[in-house]
Amino acid sequence: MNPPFNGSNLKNEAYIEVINKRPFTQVIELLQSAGLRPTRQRMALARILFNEGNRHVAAEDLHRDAKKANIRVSLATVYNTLHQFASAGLLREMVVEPGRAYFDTNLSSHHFFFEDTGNIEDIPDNLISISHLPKIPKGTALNRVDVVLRLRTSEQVKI
Amino acid sequence: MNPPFNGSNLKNEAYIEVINKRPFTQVIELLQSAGLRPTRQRMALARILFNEGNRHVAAEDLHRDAKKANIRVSLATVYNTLHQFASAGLLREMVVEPGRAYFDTNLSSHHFFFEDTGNIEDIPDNLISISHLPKIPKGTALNRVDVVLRLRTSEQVKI
DNA sequence: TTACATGCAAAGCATTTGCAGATAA
DNA sequence: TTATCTGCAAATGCTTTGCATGTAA
Repeated sequence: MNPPFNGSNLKNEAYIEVINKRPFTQVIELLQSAGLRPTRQRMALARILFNEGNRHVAAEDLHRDAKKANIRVSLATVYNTLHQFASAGLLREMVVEPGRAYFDTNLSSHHFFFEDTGNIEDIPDNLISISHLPKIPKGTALNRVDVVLRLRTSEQVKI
Repeated sequence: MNPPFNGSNLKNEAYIEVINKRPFTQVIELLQSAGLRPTRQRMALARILFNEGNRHVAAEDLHRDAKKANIRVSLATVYNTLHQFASAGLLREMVVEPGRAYFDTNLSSHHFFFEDTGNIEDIPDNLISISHLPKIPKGTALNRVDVVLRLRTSEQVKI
């Protein structure tokens, strides 16, 4: 199966360059199985997101990375794509700072948050365990548990 | 000790009305012990915040409540005040939704978040316990642990 | 061909800032 | 009196929207 874009179109050179790196069939399958049309932009963004380990990106970051890779996408499309990926379950939206949304390629929901730098780091699920949970209010179901360990550069040692 | 404002000033009627309800000396002491000058606006906002159990407010909410109580404060001052209270340790800033900051009068850091309504509810510290924590990265200290239990109206029962 | 995706610029919010005037100590 | 606080409006920064154009199926 060939990548579904017009390979002879000059405007597509950047996409060719990106998409010709393997694995690209996986990306197409990933999008298709999520019910998303594998457009050039989505494929390119998916490759940036999923091809090198876990990432935590704000829309701005991904947009910058795309530019760096010579991929022309508008910021609005990056936002749309991130939300589409998130509702398809490919990404998890996370909230650690007011005024900025991050998306995590790792679906685990536990994180270090470095307050000084704004950096985020995953905590593998097996490294954290909650032994007691409160009763879940009637009429609701637990969707997920987010744990954020907020860190400061040490000196002031607080609990 | 008298409330430190000009009681004969007509503009201050609303403040008088608010502040004359007890306890106001506590509010003054609270602010002073936090190193904050007990100005009329801060006293009025502190009373709204701390005089009736635990609250989770966005700046907009507090501003609205102040208006309802006939207190004239600008939204900018509400924002400033909330942040001042938070860095003084009187409030805790919390982030559950992108694009909006909440402040919690309860310093406990665990919450239910009702995804459908946006409501927030405290979880008493003793109802949740974390039995394993990962190693804290070198050069940093754990500032706090935030746990958010995200709830949906039940039907789709997920873990 | 047709429904869906994209790009751009404009609009929308929450939040912050700058500065002149007010106020607590 | 002086350092600090407040109010207003403008500025900022992130995110969403509307709509014409482009593209996948």
